[in-house]
Amino acid sequence: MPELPEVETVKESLKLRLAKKKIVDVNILYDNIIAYPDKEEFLLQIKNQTINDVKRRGKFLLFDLNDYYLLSHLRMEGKYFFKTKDDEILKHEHIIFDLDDGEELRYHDTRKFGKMYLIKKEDINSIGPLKDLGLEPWDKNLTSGYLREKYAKKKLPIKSVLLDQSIIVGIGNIYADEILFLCKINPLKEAQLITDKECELIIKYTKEVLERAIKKGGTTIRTYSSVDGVHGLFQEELLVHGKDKGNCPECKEKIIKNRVGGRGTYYCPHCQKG
DNA sequence: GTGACCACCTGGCCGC
DNA sequence: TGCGGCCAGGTGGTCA
Repeated sequence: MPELPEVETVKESLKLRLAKKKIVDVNILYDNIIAYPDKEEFLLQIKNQTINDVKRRGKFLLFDLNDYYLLSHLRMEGKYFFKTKDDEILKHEHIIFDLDDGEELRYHDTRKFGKMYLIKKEDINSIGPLKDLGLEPWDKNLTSGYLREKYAKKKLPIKSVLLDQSIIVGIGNIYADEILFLCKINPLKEAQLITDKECELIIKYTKEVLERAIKKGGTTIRTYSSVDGVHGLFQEELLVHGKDKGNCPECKEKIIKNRVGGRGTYYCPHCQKG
């Protein structure tokens, strides 16, 4: 499942192969992937736009076009592949970008959860999903004071609040479990009870975990792979997520699995008492 | 404003 | 073996 490190890996792969290529045409095989504007407007506006760069904001890929940003959220299982016109269109390939060099960039999404937005550059901070995003993990404004302010009055479990993209972007279910384990914070603890010291630990380990995951090419759980079909290696370093049949790497007590905010949550009840 | 719940989807897995 | 049901999970919408 793509979280920030996986999106970063995909971005780097796309960037190398897409720079300065022009989108000649787009074939939309499943309309619901296009979230904004409607299908007809999307097709009209994107034609003949050149891809100047590929960037990332939170878990969104940003294709920097001449007049627009094409935002792509991979959600659970979105992937991009480069193909040629002669390649058979697979069952789960839903959006096909025809490029001016004859290649095709195909968006593949088994569960059809992914979304795309085509937003005019001047509207990027007023229309679309980017306007509501919080700070990047490496933003200098991400301080314990910022988190304390955001967490104040929040009675939700800290695990749920870590997933809130309007506070810190890029943390998904896997990394939230890993971050909380390293911080020794119980995922069920109310966010408003998180101390300054714990906020500092959350910031420290969020950066550390995501940086390590980016270096490893992300985490491959079930079906995620990058543009080049490369599987992330960070799953080999996961400490608690998905380890409910194993023991805590520190105290050797059994890792337990719970549901927190509807999400499968793995933690060590012995180490994570705080 | 906040929080709980659901829909969106499909494939893998498990129990019967 | 085949079938039904549950689970995985990011996000947005709805409702209390």
